[in-house]
Amino acid sequence: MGVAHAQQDEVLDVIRGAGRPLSADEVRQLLVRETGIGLATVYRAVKRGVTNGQLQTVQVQDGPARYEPVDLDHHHHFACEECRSVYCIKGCPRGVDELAPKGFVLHSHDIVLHGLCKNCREGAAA
Amino acid sequence: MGVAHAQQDEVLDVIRGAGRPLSADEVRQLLVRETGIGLATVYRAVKRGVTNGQLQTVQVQDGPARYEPVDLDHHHHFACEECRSVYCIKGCPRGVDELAPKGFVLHSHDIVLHGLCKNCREGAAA
DNA sequence: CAATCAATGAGAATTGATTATCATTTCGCA
DNA sequence: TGCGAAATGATAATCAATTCTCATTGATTG
Repeated sequence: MGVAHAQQDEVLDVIRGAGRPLSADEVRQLLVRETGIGLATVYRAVKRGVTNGQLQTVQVQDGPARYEPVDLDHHHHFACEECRSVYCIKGCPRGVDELAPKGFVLHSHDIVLHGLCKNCREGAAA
Repeated sequence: MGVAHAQQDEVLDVIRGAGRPLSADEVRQLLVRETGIGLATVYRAVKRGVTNGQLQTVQVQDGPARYEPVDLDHHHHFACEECRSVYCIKGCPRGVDELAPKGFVLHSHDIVLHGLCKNCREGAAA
């Protein structure tokens, strides 16, 4: 079984284990200690993950793309304005899709909440 | 009455009149015929508009920032996957803000619908 | 062990969006 | 009418994200 070579698998594992979408750079930071992985390799790995149908991208406003596993239930995201982390949130309000204007074809919807995550709120404790 | 100088006003006017958020380049395209306006001037104008509290930015996934007047009712957006236009949509489902996880501080929320706008749906008519 | 080939890392290159620079033009107004 | 400040357009520069290049390394198989 491949060990050293399988940076690809390390990347998938860390994303699966994160419980929230990770950017390429976040992945690198989580792996660089043990593996010395380079950013280019992370980008190669997530691109393959998307191509292979294992990962999907999450775009929150500006900022880098984040990656999460595809096999999650329908959900949305919370973007912390302080630490820039993105979290998954469960649930979806009813009636979202009915907002689409007449004559438009709806393919999907995104909901993003903005604010402070628990850590940053506590840390900030003004 | 200022005529030649007031590119700033032209920019604000075209954004106010559009009924949907416009990117800097969209503004330029709408004005360049009559005024020969340059992209730099558009960026200067929208930046001033934001600073002066007349405009706000709308970020939809990737792509350039769009600008819309600040004095609109709370609303959300529809992003056409074909022509990349962004439209305003009225209404907001109840319960969105309740999705925020416990312990998180919620500041705002965005909803973006994705699909085909009326024009593109009709044009595509497969 | 040798040949081969995919995977890797470092950093250069690219891309799209935005901002800065600079010479020119226009305006406000004395 | 003439001057100084602000506006403008063209384009260079910047910036962040991502991709590409290329030399190297590790793995694999015979």
